[in-house]
Formats: sequence, C-alpha cells, structure tokens
Amino acid sequence: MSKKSPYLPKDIEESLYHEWEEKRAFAPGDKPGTFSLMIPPPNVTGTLHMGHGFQNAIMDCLIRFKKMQGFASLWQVGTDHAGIATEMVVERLLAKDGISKTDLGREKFIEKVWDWKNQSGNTITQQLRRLGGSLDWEHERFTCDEDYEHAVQHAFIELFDAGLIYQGYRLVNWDPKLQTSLSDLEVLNEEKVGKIWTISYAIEDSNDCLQVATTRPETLFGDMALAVNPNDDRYSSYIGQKAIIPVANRSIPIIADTYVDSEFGTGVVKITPGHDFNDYEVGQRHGLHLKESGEASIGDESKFLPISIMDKDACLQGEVPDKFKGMERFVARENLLEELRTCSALVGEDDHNIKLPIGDRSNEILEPLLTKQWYVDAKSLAKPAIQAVKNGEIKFVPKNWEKTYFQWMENIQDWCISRQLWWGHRIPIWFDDDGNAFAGNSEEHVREKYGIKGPLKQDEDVLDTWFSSSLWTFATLGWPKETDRLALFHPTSTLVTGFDIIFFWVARMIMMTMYFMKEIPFKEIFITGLIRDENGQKMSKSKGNILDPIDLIDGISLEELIRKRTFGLMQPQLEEKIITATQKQFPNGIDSYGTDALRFTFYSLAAPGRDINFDIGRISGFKNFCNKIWNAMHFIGFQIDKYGYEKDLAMNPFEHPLNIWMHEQIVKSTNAITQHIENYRFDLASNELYELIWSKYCDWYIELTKNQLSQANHLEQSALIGGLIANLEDIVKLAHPFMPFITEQVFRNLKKLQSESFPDFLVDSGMPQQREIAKNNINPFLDDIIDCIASVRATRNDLNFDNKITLDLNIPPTAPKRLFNSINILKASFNKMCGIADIYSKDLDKHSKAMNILIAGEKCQLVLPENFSFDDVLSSLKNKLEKIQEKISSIEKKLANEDFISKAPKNVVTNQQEQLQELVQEKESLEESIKKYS
RNA sequence: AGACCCGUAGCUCAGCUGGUUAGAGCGCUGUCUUGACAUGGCAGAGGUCGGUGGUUCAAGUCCACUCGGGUCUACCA
Repeated sequence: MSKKSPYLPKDIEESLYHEWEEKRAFAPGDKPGTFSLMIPPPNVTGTLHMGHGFQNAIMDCLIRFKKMQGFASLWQVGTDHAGIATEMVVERLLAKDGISKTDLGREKFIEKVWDWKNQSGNTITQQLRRLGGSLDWEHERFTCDEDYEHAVQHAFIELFDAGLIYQGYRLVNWDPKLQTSLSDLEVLNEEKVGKIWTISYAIEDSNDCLQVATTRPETLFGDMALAVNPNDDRYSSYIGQKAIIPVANRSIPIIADTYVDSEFGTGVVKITPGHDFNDYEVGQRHGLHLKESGEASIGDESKFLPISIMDKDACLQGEVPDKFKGMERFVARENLLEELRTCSALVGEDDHNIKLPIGDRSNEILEPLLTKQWYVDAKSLAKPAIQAVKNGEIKFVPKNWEKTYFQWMENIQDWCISRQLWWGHRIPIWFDDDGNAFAGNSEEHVREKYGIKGPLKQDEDVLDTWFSSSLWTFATLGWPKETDRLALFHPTSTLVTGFDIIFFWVARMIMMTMYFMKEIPFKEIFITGLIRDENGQKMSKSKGNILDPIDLIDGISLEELIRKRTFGLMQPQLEEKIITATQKQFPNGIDSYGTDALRFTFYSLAAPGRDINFDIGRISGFKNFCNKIWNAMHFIGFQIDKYGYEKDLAMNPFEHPLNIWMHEQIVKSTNAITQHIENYRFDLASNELYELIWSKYCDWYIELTKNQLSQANHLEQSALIGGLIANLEDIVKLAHPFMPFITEQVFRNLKKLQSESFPDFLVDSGMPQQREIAKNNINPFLDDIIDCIASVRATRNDLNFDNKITLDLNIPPTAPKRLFNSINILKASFNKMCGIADIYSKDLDKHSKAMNILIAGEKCQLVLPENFSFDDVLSSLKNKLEKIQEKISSIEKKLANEDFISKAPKNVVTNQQEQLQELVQEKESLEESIKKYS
C-alpha cells in the first residue's frame, strides 16, 4: 500500500459508482426517520449542463448527509417526456430521410419517438451517474410510463369532473411554426426595433378622418371598432359614429373605453379582438360582433363574437379582400401598406421599439389566435397554494423568492394545457356527435361511466408537459395508488431548483399537490442561482461559452472543445469569434479535474441568492485539495512502514494530546458543517472542511506528529499512528457527502492498512461521533505551541533568515511553567518546525544580539548570530512599528470616548482594553529591539 | 411601470440579528527541494467596503437619496 500511487480520479470514480449502483447503495434503507428529495426531471432530450451539475451536487450532498445522520433517505430520479422538444428532435431526424410526421401518421410517429427514447433518451441519466449522485435508480420514473400516464389521466379526469378544467374558445399564443398553442410562460417578449404606422380611417357620412397608430397594420381586416378615451375632448364628438376601414371598406363603430391612453400615439386605437389580447377584452366589454350586413356593431357582452382573419399558418383568411386571402402575414403587411399608400390612407411611418412575442422553443414570432383549448382554472387552485407559503408550511430559501411567487400567484391566469402535438399524454376526453365532452380513462370507460351508445371521438390534443410534471412529487411515488413509498416519503423534505422554473413547475406542483394530496409537496424550496461563465455571461450555444461538466471531469482537448462549441450553430457567422475566444481561454484545452473537485467547486461557490460566475481557476485549486487528502493517506502508510503499527498493542490513541486536539477540531467542524447544511450554506460548509483538512489536519496535526514520531517509543508511535488513522477516517466521513469518491477510496485504503474489514459504503458509516477522551486542558496547551511556532516563524522571516539557519530561543525564567512544559512535551516538533537549535532559560539580556519576541504574551528572545546585521531589516521593522502605532491610536481614541465606555456592552469595552494592552506590549517589545540596534 | 438582486483586495467571492486589527481561494512577491504532497512548505504585500447624507457610543452591516451592472413580471395600439 505504501507504494506511491498518484491521485487519479479516473481510476476510482467510475468503478466506485458501478459498485454503489450494483450493490444498491442508493436504496433509501429502512430507518425510523425519513428524508426525501425529488429530482427536477430533466428532459429526455437533454444533455447535462452546469446547472444540472450544480443542483445535483447540492441534492447529493443533502441526501448523503441525511443518510449518514441516520435517516431513510430517498432521492427520486426520473425524466420528463418534453413534448415539444422531443417531437422536434424526432421530426428533424425523420426529415433527414425526407419523411414528415404526417406521412407516418400518429401511431407510427409515436412508435418512432419511443424508438428514439429507448436509444438516446438515457444520455442525461448516464451523465447524472458521473456526478456521483445517490439516485434511487431502481425506482426511476418517466412521465410517459404506463403508471405515470394513468396518474396524469386520473388527475385530468378528477379536475374535469370538479369543473376545474374546461374548454374555451378564445385567444391563445399560437406558434405557427410548431402548429400548437403555448402557455403564457412559454412566450418570451423580445424587444426589437420596429415601425409604427399611422393610418387614416374615414368617418362615415362625414369628411372627417381619424388617424390610428398601429404596429400591425395587417390586422386591420379584423378591426371591429375604433376606440378613444371617454375623457378625451378631441374625440368625444365622434363617439357613437362609424368609421370605414380603408381597403376593406367595412364599417365599424367608434367606441369609448378607458383602456385607451390619450397620451400615446394619436389617442385613437383600432380594436381587433381576434388578434390582440387587450383588444379582446375591449371587444368583450362592448359586445362587438358582425351584423349580417357585415357591419361591426356594439351589443351586450353575450353578443361578443370576434372575427379571425388568420389561419393556423398565420396566413390571411376570412373577412379579407380576395387578393389577400392565403397571403402570409408579413407579405400581407407589405402589400397592404402599398395599397394604403396608393389610396393615401397611410399618413405616417416611424421607428418604434416593439416587444415581439417569441416562442421559447421555435424562436418564431407568435400569433394571438382564436382557438378552442383546454384550460385549468388556476385561480381556484392557487388559493390554498398561496396560503401554504403565507402560513409558513412551505418555505422558500432564500426567503425573498416568496415575493416573486406571490406576485405571480395573485395575478394568475387560467392555464392553457392543450397542445396540438402527438407526443405526450393524449387528453382523456371523448366527444359525442353533439360535441359534448366526457372524461374517462378510455372509450370503454367513458361509455360505461356515462352509458353512451353512439359514436365517440377522442380529443386529438395532448397535455402540456408541465401538467404531468406538476404531479411529480406524488405520481412518482405511486399515486393514485396508496403505496408505502407515498406514505413514507410524501410530503418530500426539500426541493432544490432554479428560479427560472418557479412558475413553470414549483407553483404548479404546489397547486396540484394541495388539490390531490391535501398536503404540501415539500417543506422547503432551495432556490439556486444560475451558473454563468467567468464574465457573468449566461452560458449559451450561440455565445459559444458553454462548459460541459463532463469535460471538466474528464478533460478535453482544445480541438475537441472547439468542435463541440461550434457544432450545429444556428448562426454560423459566430463561429470565428467562438473559436478565437475558446483558444484564448483554453489554449491547452481543459484538464481533467475529476468529479470530486468539480463538486467541491460548486459547493464553494454556492452562496445563497446570487448567480454563480464559474471560474475555472477555482476548480484546479480543489483538485489540489483532493490531492492533498490523497497524500495525507499516503503519509500514514509511510509511517506504518517506517515504525510499524500494531493496533492491539497501542495505547488508546485518544490519550495522546495531539490526537485529542485533532479530534476536538473535527468535532467542532462537524457541528459547524451540520449547521451550515441545515441552512443550505454549502459555501460555508465547504470552507470549514477545507480549513479542517488542509490547515488543521495537514499543516498542523501531521507536521506536529511527524517529528514527534521519530522521538517516541514504540507504544507512543502506535498511539500516534492510530490517531492519524482514526482522525482521517472521521474526516473522510465528514467530507463524504461533498466528495463521495475520494473519501470512499481513502476510507477503504485506511481500513486495509489496518487489515480491518469495512462497511460496504461510507454512506452507511454514520457521521463522526464525539469520542471518550481523557480529561485534560489540552486545548490551551496546543494553542500555545501553535502560537509559539507562528511567532518564531514570523520573526525569523522579518529578519530574513532562511530555514537552514537554526537559532537559539531564550524563554526567561519569569515565563509561566505551562509554557515550558508545553514546549518540552513537543520539543522535537517544535524545534524542527520553526528552526530552533536550542531552547534555554536566562534573564533577558539587554545587550547581546537578540530580537525580542512575544510568545503567548510572554516576552522572549530569539538569539541572533554574532555577525548578524540589522541594517537590512531595520526599515521594515520600523514600518511594522508604525502600523502597530496606528492601531493603538485608533483604539485609544475609542476608549477615550465616554459615551463608548458608558453605552457599549461591557464585553466590547473589555475586549478593546485587552487588545490595547496586547498591542502596547507588542509595540514596546519591538521598540526595544529597534532601539538596541539603531 | 412594478418587483428583486448585485457593486468588499488584481480576479471569483464570504462577512449571520451593527461591536475584535474587514476574511478565503486564485493570482502576485520573497524564500525553501533526501522522502505525504512543488498538485507542495513557510512568510508577506494588496481593499476603508460604488457615491452622498443620516441614525448610533459604534456602520461594509440599518435608513434615505444617488450612480453603475443584472434579472423577472406587466405593458401603449
């Protein structure tokens, strides 16, 4: 074992993961308490990105930690079927062979999708394994699995029967490219420089005109009124009159509505209820409809019947002049503008910033279109969901996200859940010949339930993927069956996710779960920031700044990285720029850092409530950290080789002051880390761990032990080695949730060193426990030594002594006995660690060459060689003195303030006084040395 | 228009309910290679905390205003 093997993450990570999975290390286990997490289901079409890496690192840390604390811990895994995305992927594949989905027909197409899913749909789950996640693979779920499908149907039917799902004919965001409706959330509003045109509408039976500003002239054929503000004096006389739509020559009423802002544009608005969401509401209020004569007219609300002048391809249809029929919307716009010019109805054209609704998947400009869709009555469902957060049953971390949640929930709109796709959960509705809708699991079920004999036809549409995801916390556990898993693990403990899907997923899950389960889906929601690149830019394909977590784990050559970043670019003109930037940032490609280093980087950056700029520099530092742990393990092996280690002979290691000291550090850190994890402060937790391992264990504990070993008798040697082992075992336990691979391997190797058997998995070993130790005052004792070594080292450096020159140290007889004793016990280590040749005890000598040095508050002397010249260091010492003086002055000023003395708490005042005393002592000691030589 | 977040060392970030001499990692400077680790050791230099004003014995930390960067929601045709 003591043969030196370098730390190579590749050698340990994949094989350990296979072993974990094979031997069912990720099963929740049978324990009294439970802890559960639901993975936010990634798309089957997806590949791993940094956000996944980050969130999954956090979830795995939580799960492993809870497991080690003794909870039955479930991390539910699964993927969602991603309706639109998957359909696009498969359509694109088919297109390569010149096949369209309509060529195939619904059934065949869906078969193709399943083929694709079975072949390529597990890319992301394979990648998740590389991150070391303790996901319960035995119960992996997919939103289109039979059981899940059944849950979705069940939910739909129950909501339908309760009147919370209804069909409505109204405006919807229509994607002409994908030929489907979208929910509000799938619409991106992008600001673009566009134009605004002013069009003149003639007033019927008059020579007057009204000028109307519009950004979408082609919708003019669908106009059903002109509207002005009722308080706008300029236009009040026109209210009730009629206007003529130019080119179309159709008559429309002029109405008054406070919706119109007199200040904007001309103060006159064309109302096109079939193609604009605001106009739709205005139209509804005024009951706009077409009379048989073709003239638009006002009525009561029940009369409202908007006209639609576009079809599903966004081509003009219906109430438009023949020459425009079938014309694509933007072509129609150009043609219409031309005609308006010809008839002098176009009176203005200006630049104008407009917001365009863009489909988040297709990138196409969406069209508000009148269609029949299914809606969820979100307002009703939202009430208990709002309440659950208001009354603290569900907590957001950080808390300020609650505001975002409330803001959306309190203004929630009904949710359009039907999609004109094939891939997904087909809506479980059957229509009879009269168009009556019946909900059921199947045609047979519907017939039976409603006693229908006549023909039935199932709705063609499928449900929004998010509808099925909203059932995730309970449907994955077996609902609607009352399974053990459901009883055990629901409500889940925590949800870890990004703010970008609070509306899409989190809010909807809360609504659905509270409706169906009558309980909350999770108690806490930990909202993570976004992972951005090192400059704070969002990572995106088009920016070419994407980092793949797998590449950070395995490493990648520059050539390969460039290939990946430029492959399949939507805008090929960016290629050159991306190549240059990539070459500049990664001239040698990316090194292999391993999963543990990557994960630790995520933790260290996981400060709450902010996005993370991922700095590649951080990860290399943490690979070094892994290497440090690895070498600490080697060190122990070498000591065993050198001194032998007989565990049975050893005295209890925890009688030795060094081991006790280290153990107490570990206990302190365990408590701190536990606290940090409870607070989701993974950054603080990782910091604590880093400090414990690198500074406490390696820099102090190992170094102190190392030199002590050579002086010790065999019994003490075994005790020291026993302590090194036991303490490192505790440390890797504590670190396991953060760095599962290296810790598992180190633990095994340590057990082998002792020829001991070990539990199959570290995750089952529990957290480090407080050990029984001999009563003593060991802490001040070691703190003295550490303080002492640090002082000597610093002074030596001030005087420019290199390590080879050893000096004598004089600790005067007036110093407390404790100091002598402490140093004596660890004299071998002490002398070695700060370059001391001999320690003696005489009265301080005012004349001989010596430098004053404060050790544990005691003035001592570092004895200097006869030929030592102070000239070289005098100025820097004087500098130091000045700085001390500044600090003294500032404290003195504070203490001179009577208000401070009387109003500040006592401990703050005493603290300042003590500090002043220390500083003054330091100053005097230094002054004395300087005076001696200047 | 409303809401939210950020602005602390060259870089990436901590700094909890106001109270020790404002911290870490990386980078930088000096120095050290016969053994755990140069993927290392030791020591050190760098910030007055975007700006202004206020509250307070005391402010990076609270309040107001302001400048700069970012995000979300709703939008005026």
